[in-house]
Amino acid sequence: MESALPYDRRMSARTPGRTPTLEDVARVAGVSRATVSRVVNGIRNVDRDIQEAVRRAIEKTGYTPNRVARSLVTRRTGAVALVVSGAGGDVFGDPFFGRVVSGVVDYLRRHSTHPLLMLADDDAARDDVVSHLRQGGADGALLVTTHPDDRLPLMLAVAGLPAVVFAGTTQALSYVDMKHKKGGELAAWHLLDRDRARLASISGPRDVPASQERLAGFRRIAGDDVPNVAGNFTLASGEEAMAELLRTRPDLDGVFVANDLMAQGALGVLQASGRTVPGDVAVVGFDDSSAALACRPKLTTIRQPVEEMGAAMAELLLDHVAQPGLPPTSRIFEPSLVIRDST
Amino acid sequence: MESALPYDRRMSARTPGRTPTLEDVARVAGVSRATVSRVVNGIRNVDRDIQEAVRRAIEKTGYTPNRVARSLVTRRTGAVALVVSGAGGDVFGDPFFGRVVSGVVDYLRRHSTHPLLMLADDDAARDDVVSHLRQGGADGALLVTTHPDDRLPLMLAVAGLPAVVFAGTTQALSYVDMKHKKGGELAAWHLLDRDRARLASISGPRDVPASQERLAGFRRIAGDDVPNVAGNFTLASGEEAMAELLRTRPDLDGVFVANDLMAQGALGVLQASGRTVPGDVAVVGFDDSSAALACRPKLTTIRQPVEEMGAAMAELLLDHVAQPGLPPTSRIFEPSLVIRDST
DNA sequence: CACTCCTTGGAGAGCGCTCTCCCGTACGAT
DNA sequence: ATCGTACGGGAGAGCGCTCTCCAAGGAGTG
Repeated sequence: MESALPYDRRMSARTPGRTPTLEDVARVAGVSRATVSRVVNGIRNVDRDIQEAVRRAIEKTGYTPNRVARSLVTRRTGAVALVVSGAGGDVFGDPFFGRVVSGVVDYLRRHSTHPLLMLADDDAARDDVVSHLRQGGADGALLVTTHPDDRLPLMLAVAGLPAVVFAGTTQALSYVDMKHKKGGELAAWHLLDRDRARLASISGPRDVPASQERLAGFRRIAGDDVPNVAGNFTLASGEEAMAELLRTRPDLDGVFVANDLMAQGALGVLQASGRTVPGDVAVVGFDDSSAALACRPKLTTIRQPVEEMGAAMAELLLDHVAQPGLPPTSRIFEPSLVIRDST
Repeated sequence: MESALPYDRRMSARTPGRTPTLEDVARVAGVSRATVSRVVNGIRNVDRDIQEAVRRAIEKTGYTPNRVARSLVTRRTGAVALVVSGAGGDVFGDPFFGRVVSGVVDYLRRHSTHPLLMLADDDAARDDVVSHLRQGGADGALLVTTHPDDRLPLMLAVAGLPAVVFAGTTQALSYVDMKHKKGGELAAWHLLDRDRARLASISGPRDVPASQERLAGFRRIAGDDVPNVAGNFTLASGEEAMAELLRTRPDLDGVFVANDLMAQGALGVLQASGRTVPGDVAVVGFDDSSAALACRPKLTTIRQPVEEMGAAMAELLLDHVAQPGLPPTSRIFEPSLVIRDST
């Protein structure tokens, strides 16, 4: 009794500075804490009149539920980590990444969940991600990376934390991906449709599986001997690759580039060399990013449904969060051809 | 006693599935919960030997502190809301926005804080932001918006929540901004330096203060009668504006464009009209975004130190979080001229 | 009328942590 | 020897919420 007194006094003091709690609402409404909680969460049957009284008390006290206290008992934070790595620190400038985020955010917000942005560009950062999740800072993780050798997915899988990967390379986690090979095939078919016979291609880095698949698909249709130069997905590398292709094969009339940014660079080099696009050379890009629209002529490209893929990641993750035992699954998307003015 | 038993049994059961708590570590180390907490948080002097024992116990149990439980008592989450609005849903594709995020994230991670990404594109979303903060879901908010009439800043100020605005228009909150007028002046001086005499400009929307200041600065140096066409910061609007300028003033030899994306569009139109850049017409952009580097020739531009500005926002916010009473302040940055190949 | 069943609301333990008290002990000063 | 003082460590209240019991009362059944 003696020790309980100070606390009780504080509770009933209605200090203006103190934020109201369930307790306060309960006192004002003349019911118990549990009943207020039921009303707030809309659970079980609560008498109409009492519901109304509670609602008034909430209004009167200006009560807002404390998310953290709730999390402590429900063991859910309503937040997921959105982990990005690669692209050398400039991830947020990447138009492709922006579309993923956009899809993720769009889905999450409809499920009252928010993404916690995290970078995982070095080992320390990767450890941070894992420990943040283990500490209950987020309910799960969405991983977006281009590097196939990133060990973070495995770390999360081992720790048994819910996670979904974009373009996954591990079987231990759920992932979303696209039929890259088919994308390459679409590009090849389209160029052949346009009566181009002397094809070439600019691929992404050799160690990125998606990039290799695009090339494989393209070659399956266009021919295994189609010349190819590898870039690294940057505009400048697209320029260099195009210059090299022109050197070895000056008569080419159609080129498939593994992403839009490199295609933009290639386009510039072609035009600078005096060639017209699509007149002399037709160009097909990949991604359908904002870069495709920034090109003149606007770029024909293979569209990745990136926003939908982002949303799918989020959906898979929330499934895993809700049902911890769920086995890893995957969702594979179809590419599509977007015809603009470069072919 | 009767009722305490089941719980105590559970506590000592060392259920493999249960995550270890402070209590577990304390028992293993043979000390009290408080002592373990002290060791974990590095507070006060704890005997070397006991520290070591606790550390071993932590190792042995695989203990990870529960962030949520800690938050409940410290009233800090270690997360801040990063709220973006405007740009019609395509915010994440904006290269400018990417740089802000980059600066923010970079600063926050060094202070073990993470940004919670939130969109505030309608009133419901704005209410969500406020209630999320009031519920203790984040310690404060960073607002990035281009719209001067956004009412979210005021809502946060009224609610007394810590917040910092990018390019603020309210005196109620701290903000970071840049000397836009000076940026316009730099552009004008540079064009005059390059012996351009028939200048013109493409500004941003009339209702964006920053845009108007850039124009005002440019005109202060280049002359009040310099022709100007307003765009809306998109590439397409830059093309249209340039076309219009060429119609009314075909002999122009220098143009200042209020952002790089519009400049990119303008550049294309100039070249398509048969003019050379910088030979016939010199072009100065604004922002120093990735678009400036995507231009051919590469764009001379007025650099905004956006990353630093983002970091400054984060710093100001953490100050406000740490010291709730702090009055609003501002941090104003200097623009700089980045000379490339378009002038 | 006694009995069971169902609905409604209260009591209170519990989530895992921090942090304020408070109590020993050791040590230097008086 | 006594006192003051600092320091190391424990006890336990408390953060605000959820949720499982449990009790009371009303309706339904034989």
